[in-house]
Amino acid sequence: MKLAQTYKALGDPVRLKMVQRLSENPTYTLGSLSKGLGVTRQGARKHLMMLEEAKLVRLVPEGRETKVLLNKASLTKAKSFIAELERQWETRLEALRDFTEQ
Amino acid sequence: MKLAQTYKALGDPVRLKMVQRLSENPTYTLGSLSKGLGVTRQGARKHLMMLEEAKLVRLVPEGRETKVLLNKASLTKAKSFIAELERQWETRLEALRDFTEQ
DNA sequence: ATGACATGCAACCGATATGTTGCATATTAC
DNA sequence: GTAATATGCAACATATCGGTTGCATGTCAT
Repeated sequence: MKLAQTYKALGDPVRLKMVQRLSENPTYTLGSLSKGLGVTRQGARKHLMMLEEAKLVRLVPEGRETKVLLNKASLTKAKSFIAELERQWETRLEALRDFTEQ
Repeated sequence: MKLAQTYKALGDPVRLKMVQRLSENPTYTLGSLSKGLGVTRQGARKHLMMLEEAKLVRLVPEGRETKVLLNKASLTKAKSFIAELERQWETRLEALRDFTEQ
């Protein structure tokens, strides 16, 4: 399951915070995004590479710095999958209701 | 961030498959849910305990077997968080549009 | 051209995750 | 009561994670 990698990437407080920041503001660089997270720049970099592996962000070198771009489509897929699961159990509940109403 | 634990729990192919199965059919036991996943029962059990830690499932012993119950609320929270992120970047885009239209 | 800035790469560490085998225990069926 | 079934617990092995320090490299400003 490829989606598992997406959820895994979101499954760390530091990385989740990064994604949250990027949702609020799209102008982060690798350096600016690494500050205030309680880890060193190199630690933050590892997290960012995992987010990139999971296609949740793109890292775009630009001169001396590296822009961090949020891939919204991946987040939307992660959301939609859960929505699909919800749809399944609701369908099941409807079927049960139809049955008991007879 | 407590949500991170939820995403982390979903971030493994075996566990994601388990959640998917439980969404389709609520009548699984620990044993029946452990079959066909490519891991031993003990391996599957570890995964289930992580799902329970993350409050995605409840394990209810019942006689000789253990029922596995899906906690839908946790999944819904995981979905809503992403929806909230989407709302944020959309708001930002609207603000930008309003600005450039002047 | 020199210094400050932003980043990349490698080595290392301890903790946790992922998976196994082996054995013990409790419940149900016959 | 005996056997089959469903599960629990412990020990172990290997890989990955999460984090660090140290150093090298490339870019920008003055």
